[in-house]
Amino acid sequence: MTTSSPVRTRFAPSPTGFLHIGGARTALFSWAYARRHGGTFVLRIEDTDVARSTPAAVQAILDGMQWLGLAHDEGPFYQMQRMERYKVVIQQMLEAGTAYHCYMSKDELDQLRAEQEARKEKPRYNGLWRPEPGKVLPVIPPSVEPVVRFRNPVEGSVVWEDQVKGRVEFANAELDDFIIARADGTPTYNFCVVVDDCDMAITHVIRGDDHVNNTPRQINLLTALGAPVPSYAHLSMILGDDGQKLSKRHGAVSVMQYDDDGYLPAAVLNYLARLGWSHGDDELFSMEQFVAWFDLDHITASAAQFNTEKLNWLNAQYIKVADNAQLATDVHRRLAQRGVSTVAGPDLERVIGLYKDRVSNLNELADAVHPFYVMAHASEDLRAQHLTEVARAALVDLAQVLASATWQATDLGNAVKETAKAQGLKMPQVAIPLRVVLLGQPQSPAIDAVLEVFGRDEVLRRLQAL
RNA sequence: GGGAACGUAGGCUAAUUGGCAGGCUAUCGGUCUUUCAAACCGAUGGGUGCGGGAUCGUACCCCGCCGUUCCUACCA
Repeated sequence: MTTSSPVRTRFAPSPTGFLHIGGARTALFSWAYARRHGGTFVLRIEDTDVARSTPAAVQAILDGMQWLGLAHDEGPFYQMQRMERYKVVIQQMLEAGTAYHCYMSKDELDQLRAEQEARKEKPRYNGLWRPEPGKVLPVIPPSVEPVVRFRNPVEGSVVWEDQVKGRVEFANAELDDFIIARADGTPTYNFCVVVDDCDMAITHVIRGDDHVNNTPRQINLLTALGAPVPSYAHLSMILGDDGQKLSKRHGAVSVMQYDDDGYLPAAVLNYLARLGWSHGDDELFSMEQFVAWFDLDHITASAAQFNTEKLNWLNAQYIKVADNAQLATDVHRRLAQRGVSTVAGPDLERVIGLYKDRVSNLNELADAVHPFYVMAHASEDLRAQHLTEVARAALVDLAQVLASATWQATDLGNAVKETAKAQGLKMPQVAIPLRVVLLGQPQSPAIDAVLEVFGRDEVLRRLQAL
């Protein structure tokens, strides 16, 4: 591809499940590369596997992309809607002699493979129906619908400069004449990818490591079609937290699960950006900064293990600086799911302000805020430990002082301090029982701030229920 | 079996490309505080998968092993 062509990248998931973390990173890198170069990001749904593709999975992928904020410029294109185009190209290839009909049945093919494996050979199509000058092809069997095979070069090798892995070379002898159209006429993956990448003028193919082995086939196909070969960047895989590979059975979860788990999309994106790519020692950066910095040169070739601990830290950093009103919208939703209403209680944004730099996800934030809206009940253990006779007496005194105190943090703090002093107690000896009564737990942000946000009525009400 | 890749502290990674192995996270400790966090400061942890080779000198080049992954479908 000439360097002067405008950059066009694509994300091409197959809709057989949700958008998981590996797909999300591939999408992020493709998106960022297009943005970085003022190019175009195309979304393409590879749904030619009719048996496994579902509309629900398409929707799940679109939802995931939307949650992450990775907007496509073109598409989504659906391969199933491009069947006519594929058939035209297959016909052209048959006429040009770069593809041919193969009448070997599935059973015969299976048998061939079994024999090859028994001889410890690489299982591959033997070229029985491949036309050669002077070769007499077998008689066409009456009951077999043919597949169409690509006439792959038999000599030489395919070489490309992978943007992540460097020079990769495959001998054509390792490749066989793969099927580009099934017996029922539907085209297969490698063929559709090539036609689409060509038609959509994709300049940079950024995708998972698992496609490295498809690349020489696709390059040969592109060459046979006389199409330009795009630049390839193959991203290594993401392993689970335990170092095991991710699979549907093990660790692979939808990106939407991160929403449920209280992660901000910005934090997830920042984390993914840093998983396999680096910009010196920079860890915390905005998407604007990422786009300005992103390049293919600094992508790591090795597989990366997902680390939830670091994601938690990043998420905490993002929550800390997030807008209170935005956090309130989210926390409100989470509380509503628990059947908790915030209308009667203190201002949610102010309560969030007390906790946003103390939590690492939005569920923790909702947990922290929860007792401000629902009367908290400390466990018997906590009550026994903190609400001693002495402490109760102090709290009764405090309630009297608070009934007429100026409702302002420093004054409230002084009120607690002086009550303690009058009882011959240290401040924590009053402040901690007070926390247990107000919030049901012995730890909280500064007690004066908690009192101020709660408001006089609610504080006195809860002290009354002591 | 054949082919293609990948191995830097528990995890993510950096190293001006052959010249002092650095950062983040986690863990531990300290400071601050009104409790718990957060924040800040400090510490533990690697000699770069293992073994050879070339070089004055290698994380980086070469060879061999080991380990992990991917492909070897009428899946994508």
